[in-house]
Amino acid sequence: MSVANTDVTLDLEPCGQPDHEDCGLRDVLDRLGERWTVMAIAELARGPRRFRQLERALPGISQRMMTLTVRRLERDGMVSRLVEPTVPPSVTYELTPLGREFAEMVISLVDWSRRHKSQIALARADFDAG
Amino acid sequence: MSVANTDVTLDLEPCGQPDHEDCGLRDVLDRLGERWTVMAIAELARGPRRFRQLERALPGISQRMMTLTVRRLERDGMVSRLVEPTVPPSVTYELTPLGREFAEMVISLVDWSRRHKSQIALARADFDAG
DNA sequence: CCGCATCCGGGATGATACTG
DNA sequence: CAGTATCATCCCGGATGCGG
Repeated sequence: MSVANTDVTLDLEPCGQPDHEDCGLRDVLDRLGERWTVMAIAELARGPRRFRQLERALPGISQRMMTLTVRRLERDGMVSRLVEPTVPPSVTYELTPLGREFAEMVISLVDWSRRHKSQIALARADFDAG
Repeated sequence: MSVANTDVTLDLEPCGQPDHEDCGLRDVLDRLGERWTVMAIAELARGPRRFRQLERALPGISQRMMTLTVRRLERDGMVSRLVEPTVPPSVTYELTPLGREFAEMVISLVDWSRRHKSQIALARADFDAG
């Protein structure tokens, strides 16, 4: 099990098959690949947000992608959607308990990335030069 | 800009908004979106790996993507590449200290995803039904 | 064993217009 | 305000072949 020279070990074969990639893991990890999901979660972690509010927090996002992003998170049980039938309509999004768990780790990544982005940029410049 | 499809350089459009400090953030987060990066990091976290070894650990990956994945990680300073000029050649990849920091969080996410994938699958079925 | 190049399809994303 | 619908685009990544 602990074969690594680093102490961080992880058993990637939960299903017993050598095919550990296809245990439904990708379905979850793929969310991270979507352009706006991570930032949306980070924003929602700060509190409930209305549609427009979220949109403004993600500069550059289109209405279409805003809808798709929150919809997919809702589908995964990460976000709850509260509709108030006023005029004009008001829809509020909020992290579920599951979403908050996920958000914790996502935020760790975002914070770490923010702290190291210059170091990484430097490494890239180095690589491209050499 | 770059033409070769094996060119690791992926220059994204610079964020047009001066007040938005998360511009360079995407460059880091985008790694998570790449199909094999997360799993490759998880595997490398268990110890140094040779090219072929890594390839076998990621069922379904093509040689091309294996090369691109490790190259981009190397460019970011996450992975070091050691070439031994034997015949046939032997190339070993290993996480750098920076890469190990990143790996810790990535592994948390992978691990969490594995533990919650059925709950998420259930939420999806619910959503799709109702 | 390791890696680069070319061709190419599909899915994610963007732009735009329209609705309740 | 909070979406939907449609069309256009981009680029990741797969297949395949070659080279050191």
